[in-house]
Amino acid sequence: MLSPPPPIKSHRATGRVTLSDVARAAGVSSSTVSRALRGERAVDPLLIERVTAVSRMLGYVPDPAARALASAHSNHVAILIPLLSNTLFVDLLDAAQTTLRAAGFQTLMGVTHYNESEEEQLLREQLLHRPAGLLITGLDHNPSTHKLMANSRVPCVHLMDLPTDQQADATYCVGFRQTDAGAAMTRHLFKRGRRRIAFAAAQLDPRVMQRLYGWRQALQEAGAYDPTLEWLNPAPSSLALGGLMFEQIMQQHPKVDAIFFCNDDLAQGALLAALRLGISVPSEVAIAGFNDLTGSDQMVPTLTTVRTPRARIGEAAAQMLLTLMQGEVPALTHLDLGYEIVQRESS
Amino acid sequence: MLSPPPPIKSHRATGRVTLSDVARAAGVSSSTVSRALRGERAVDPLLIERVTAVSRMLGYVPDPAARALASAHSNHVAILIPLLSNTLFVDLLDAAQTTLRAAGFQTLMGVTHYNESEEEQLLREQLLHRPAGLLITGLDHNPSTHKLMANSRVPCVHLMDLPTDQQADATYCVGFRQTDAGAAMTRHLFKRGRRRIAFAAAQLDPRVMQRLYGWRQALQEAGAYDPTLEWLNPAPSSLALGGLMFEQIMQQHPKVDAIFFCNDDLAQGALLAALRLGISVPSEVAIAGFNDLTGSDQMVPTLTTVRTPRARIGEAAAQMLLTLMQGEVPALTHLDLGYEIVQRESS
DNA sequence: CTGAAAGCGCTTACAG
DNA sequence: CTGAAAGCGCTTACAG
Repeated sequence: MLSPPPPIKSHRATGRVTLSDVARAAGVSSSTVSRALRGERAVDPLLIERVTAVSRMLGYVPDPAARALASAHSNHVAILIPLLSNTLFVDLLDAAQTTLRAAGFQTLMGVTHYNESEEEQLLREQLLHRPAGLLITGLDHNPSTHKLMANSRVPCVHLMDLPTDQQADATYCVGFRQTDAGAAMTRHLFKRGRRRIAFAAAQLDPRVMQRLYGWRQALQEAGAYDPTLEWLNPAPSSLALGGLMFEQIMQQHPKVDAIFFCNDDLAQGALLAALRLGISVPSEVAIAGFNDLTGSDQMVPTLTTVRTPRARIGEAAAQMLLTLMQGEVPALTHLDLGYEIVQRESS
Repeated sequence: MLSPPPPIKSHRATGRVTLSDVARAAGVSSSTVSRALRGERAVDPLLIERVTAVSRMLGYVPDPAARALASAHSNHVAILIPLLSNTLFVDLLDAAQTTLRAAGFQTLMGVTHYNESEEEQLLREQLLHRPAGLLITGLDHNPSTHKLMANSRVPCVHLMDLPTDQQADATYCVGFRQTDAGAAMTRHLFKRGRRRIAFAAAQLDPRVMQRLYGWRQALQEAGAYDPTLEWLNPAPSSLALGGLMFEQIMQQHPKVDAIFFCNDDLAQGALLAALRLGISVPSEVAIAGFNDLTGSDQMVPTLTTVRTPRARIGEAAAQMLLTLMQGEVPALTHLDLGYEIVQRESS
């Protein structure tokens, strides 16, 4: 009794267990193994079982490169975020990445540094990997970026932002209304008796600007709008900058009775500067932040802020993308996850 | 005059400009284009020029999947870090990623959550993509992980840690001596007159434990070691936990005159708790941290800490990996980037 | 429902 | 130094 000669591997073989190894062992064709393993219907249930068992026994794992080459789709999902130095985006990334990995996708991260041409370049590089899907922060991109996305036909979900106009839009997005959130916090401060509410912002990205518009709108409605209370600084947001801005505002506008910072790191810096300067918060001036970042609940006094559901946004956006990548249509085009005013000691 | 018929594309063609498009247009074989574009020597310089020009004109970009399949090496670099919620590792990731991207590599991130079997599983998944290189945090991994790394023959650089024994080791790593850093801060506090120096730690990962050993060692040398001054908590590090630990230590060890926290977030939390409790720092008790994270220089009082060169570690490790991936041998096996005591107000 | 064959777009011995 | 050919490990019309 002669056993069949072992299959002769070419000298270029990588040593992996391949699809044809499984096919040979299961006594079917490679096509059938391929179809059975991908759960394509139109395969005999009994064969599916046999193939699955054999493939498991042999420890077969499909080669992503071969699959990508043959099918024109990788198991990569590209994600574009502005910065890694802002917890906000790291939370987004973390949640999205966890959800996608559970579904078998590898995350390809790109950091745009709030630079639209860097964003375009990154997208171009990522598109080479023929990602199965794309997650991108915000709705503002330059025209070539929009064109790239459209031409690639890669399913895409936008993070953090929702379109302002109510019209039906083919753009999928998960986020909340930044303008509303800005207005809501402003009204909240107003209701608690503050009348001269300054708005202090850094970075000045599109979402920060929307919060500014919300602040303006709320104050205009209340007849309390004063353009000299806008403090806009294009520098990156940081604790140190928040402290600096606080000092400047208190010097130049001693009658300000509240400051609404566009991000918690600025507000935390302001709180610490107040301690240093001996300015009492909230009795002399109220401080409010945005995002409810780490540490805001530990500050002295604890920081009043707007809690934003960034982890849930990351997860829900990944979920929506998974639906799109399966060729299905998500229930909603725009998913509004809202925000929450967190009233603490600083106001 | 008939122009040659346009090349008939099969119905499976993706519409990309391919290597053979370039070959045809340049009047050479695909092999030559492949070799010329990859800068393989043994190609006529004149041909290199022609091929490069044509490929640029046609906008040719190599397909990563095809390249990976044919060469058994992708342009991915896998990186394994414990957490995305600790700035430390995000800084590492950011720096490494930036350096690698500049050299044409895509970063494949994996988050292990300090879990050795999750780490192994992630590595297994990443290895499927046949990464050109691997960056991994720390030197402690379970045996199967070590085996996976060795068998894969993928060049690898370890981050943050250096081996304790001086013997020549084939393991490449970039970091600093955690034990030394722990001892140095302890001696620093001792020199400034502190005698009852507590060590408070969370997470208890291998690097934290090394700092603990450094603290022990320094106090033993000074004859001031007291095991009841060790406060170890396996929970994740956070501001809130730091505050809690501070409160407990001050209650149970009122004679403690300094607390050395294993991470700045704990120390920042302690500083804020001290403010709340009306305990004066540093006059009643000195506080020191580790890492010099964001905000430590803004605290009230500002935080004395150990500055660790994490961005430089990420960059240098990526650089070392690039060398290895080119088949060259780095100048050093172990790169020690040191640390720095930052004396501020809290001690 | 299944299989043989072609093809995805590269790289790489091999021969010259 | 260059080219023809085989091969990497899959998927997918096409035919049955």
